[in-house]
Amino acid sequence: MEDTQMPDHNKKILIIDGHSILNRAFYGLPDLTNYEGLHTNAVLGFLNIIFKIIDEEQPTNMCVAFDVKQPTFRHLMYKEYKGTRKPMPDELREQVPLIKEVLTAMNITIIEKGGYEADDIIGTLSRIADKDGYKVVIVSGDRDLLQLATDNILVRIPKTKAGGTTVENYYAADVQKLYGVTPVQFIDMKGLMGDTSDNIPGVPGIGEKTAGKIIQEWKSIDNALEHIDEIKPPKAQKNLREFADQAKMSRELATIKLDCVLDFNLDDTDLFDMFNDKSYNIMKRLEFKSMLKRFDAKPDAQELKPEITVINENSALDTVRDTVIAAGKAGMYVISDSDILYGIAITCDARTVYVINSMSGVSSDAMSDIVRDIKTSGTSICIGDIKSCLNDMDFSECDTNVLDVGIAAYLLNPLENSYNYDDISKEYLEVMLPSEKELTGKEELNAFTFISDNFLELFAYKALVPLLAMDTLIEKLKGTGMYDLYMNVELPTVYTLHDMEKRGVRVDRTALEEYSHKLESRIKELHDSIIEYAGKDFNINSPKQLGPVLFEDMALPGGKKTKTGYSTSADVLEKIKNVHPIINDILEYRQLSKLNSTYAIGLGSFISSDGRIHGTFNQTITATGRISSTDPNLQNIPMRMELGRLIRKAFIPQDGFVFVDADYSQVELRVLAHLSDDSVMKNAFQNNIDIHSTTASEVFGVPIDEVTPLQRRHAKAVNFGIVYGISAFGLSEDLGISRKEASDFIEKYYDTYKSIKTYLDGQVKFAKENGYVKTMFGRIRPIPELKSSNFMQRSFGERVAMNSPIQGSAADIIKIAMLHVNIKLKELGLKSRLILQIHDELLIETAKDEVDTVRKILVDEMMHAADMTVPLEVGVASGNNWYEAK
DNA sequence: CAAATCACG
DNA sequence: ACGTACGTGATTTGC
Repeated sequence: MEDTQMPDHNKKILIIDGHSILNRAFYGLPDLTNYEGLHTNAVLGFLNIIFKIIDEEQPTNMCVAFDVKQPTFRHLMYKEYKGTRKPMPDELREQVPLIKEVLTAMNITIIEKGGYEADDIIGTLSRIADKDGYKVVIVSGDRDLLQLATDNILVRIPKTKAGGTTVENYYAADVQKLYGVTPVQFIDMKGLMGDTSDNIPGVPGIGEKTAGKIIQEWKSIDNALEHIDEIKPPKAQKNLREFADQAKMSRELATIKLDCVLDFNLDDTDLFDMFNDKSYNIMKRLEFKSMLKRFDAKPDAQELKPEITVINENSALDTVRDTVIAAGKAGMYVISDSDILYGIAITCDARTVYVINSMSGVSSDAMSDIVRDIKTSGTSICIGDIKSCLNDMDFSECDTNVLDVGIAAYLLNPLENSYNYDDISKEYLEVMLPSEKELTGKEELNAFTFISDNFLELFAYKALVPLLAMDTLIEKLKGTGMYDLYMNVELPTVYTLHDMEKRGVRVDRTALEEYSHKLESRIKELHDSIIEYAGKDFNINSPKQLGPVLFEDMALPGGKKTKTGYSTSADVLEKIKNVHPIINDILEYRQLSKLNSTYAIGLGSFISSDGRIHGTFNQTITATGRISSTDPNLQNIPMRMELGRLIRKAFIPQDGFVFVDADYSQVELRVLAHLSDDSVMKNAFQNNIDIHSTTASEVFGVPIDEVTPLQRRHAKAVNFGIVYGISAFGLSEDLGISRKEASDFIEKYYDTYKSIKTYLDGQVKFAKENGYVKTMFGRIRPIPELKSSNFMQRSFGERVAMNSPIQGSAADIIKIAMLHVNIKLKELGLKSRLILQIHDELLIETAKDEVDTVRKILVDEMMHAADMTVPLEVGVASGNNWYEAK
């Protein structure tokens, strides 16, 4: 091999026109926002474009030029320069610093200099690089830059077309081919034709066509002026003569400078280490999932990757147990899928992870024994997700040394999407680890794959990360005042939820099927009727097809609403249901389709071989501390409409049992009364007076026994509104009244409940100062939206600040009640078990001889779950199915 | 994979 | 002047 250094001929620089590409990206992509409400579409589009070009060009160097908000020589020459340009929309403006942040993190040079436009910087730089032997590629959305093309300098113009991005490429010859002029003559052409977007005047009456012809023939404006008498057509000749100075000035305005004084070195634009922690974190924050794929090389993973010792014999277990107990703290992961237990990964220091293989010489008894020994030794066992391993491990709410990392991280920031080992590692260990998907891809866990390197590495992280992160998490929980909440509420709740999942709820498959058949025959009738009214066949389930049918073909009123088309949502249709009978049919059709697909058919598919549905309760999903329910969602079984409510007849207790159902009455308003210490509202609850009637009486100034049903309905809506963080608009929409009336209601409401107003204002103020709000039990909800520059986002943040302490405290209360009830049932050795929690309601499958005891436990524990200045009222009912028990 | 719709609290 | 109620999850369309 020759010992000569590579000459610079092999260097290639990519010069990006920052604002122009950002602008293209902004208008090319639909609006996107991340969880903070930050608009991100332009940044994402920008990155997509430049990565596409980087992939194609493989440049060695790169930089991005931006304009600076400062007049340039062009403004001095011609004060109307760029005068007609519209200001950037706010959604785009806020993305300018964002893209700069991303580029900086990726070590990509940003060039901006007062007095120069990006074009001039690009022009100058392209010439310097060219002279230094670089290949040069300029990327811009702006055709003005075509004047910079030469045989060595390529100008690329990306276009966003129907999904994909295509790029037009121009060397000097391509410019010539397209416009019939050289890149330099292109400037003269622009001098003649002007440019509306930059407000360059040019010569009146001369457009692209004429300008092209003149320059093709005469090569330049100066030369054309010398032969002014020969210019054709006559109109152009006359105008050019008259506006000769303006043409010359326009040419100068349009000329990109090639001799700016730039105080930087080409070597500064070397591309290196674009994919690092910092850029990864920003991309993650912006929620650019597709970008994260580019961060495959994770240098840090090596640092944390421990030795993995696979244990295949019982005899080796003693050492493992002794080592772990001596350390006093362990990280553990149970390796299993729904049916099979493969083993466990366990570690007590960052150097070694033991993977105990229960598919080999290790007996499952021996494995259970060492876990039990470790547990009873008092060793802290740190686990990523305790609930997921409870089918194989007999931990209980009494084992206070078994700790859950996911739940700790959720309490510290409930807004994250997931609390997997890689999330925890990034956030609390500041180490980037490959995700589960990256490690094992599509490979499934089975007896063979489970001891493959990739799976072993995965298990190692799943055991190790909890061990390493737990101390930090506990410290932070203490620091934020949430340690008690964690230990006394969240951790025991894990076991309660697992108990409910394991028990499941019995559902009568035949009843669901019969119900479905009834629905289907009515759905068919409605379908035919709707098609007949419409006069043509179409898919009623498609709002995109339904909209035009209703508002164009049938010309019904109330059309147009969104950018994508007509809204056909129930509240829109509700308003025009008297105009045409098709509307009622559609509403009924929708209702029945929903009941059938989501409930009758949907639920049926979840019934297990034991005749019961074992859904999943999630403890780390909601922003407020509520539980959520999935696969299926058992917290949204129909209730409000009689027809839907009938589904509840299919939810039945096992033989010899009945259902006992208990729910709180207006917990959220009671919580509000307590938190705000409002004497008027507290008084109503203390004296057990109907709260909505009280509100109506106060707000409308009538005696409580003269409140009309309408007044009560309005008052009820206002009470709800208050809990949601009221707005006059929202209330007026809900009640179908004017905004003025709605805001009058609100004003009178605050007049009545003065302390509530004070309290809510106080929450918003607290949130603005601290960035979060707290529940009665110290649970935190961060509100990043309050820092947004966007009015709408900020208003949302304010509503959240008002709502979260209320919804969250209510969630805390029922969680406490729920776990007390569950523990009591077990303590008393009852056969009855908790099976569902629906936010303010608990359902217990109750042995017939335990009904009285269970009713008492429910009422007792629910009423006394929290110490408040207003009583908590609980309603109880029982029955042979869920329909009867409500 | 996102948007629209609608079920619940 | 802005454009909205708070918190969830499942299904269906259609790009």
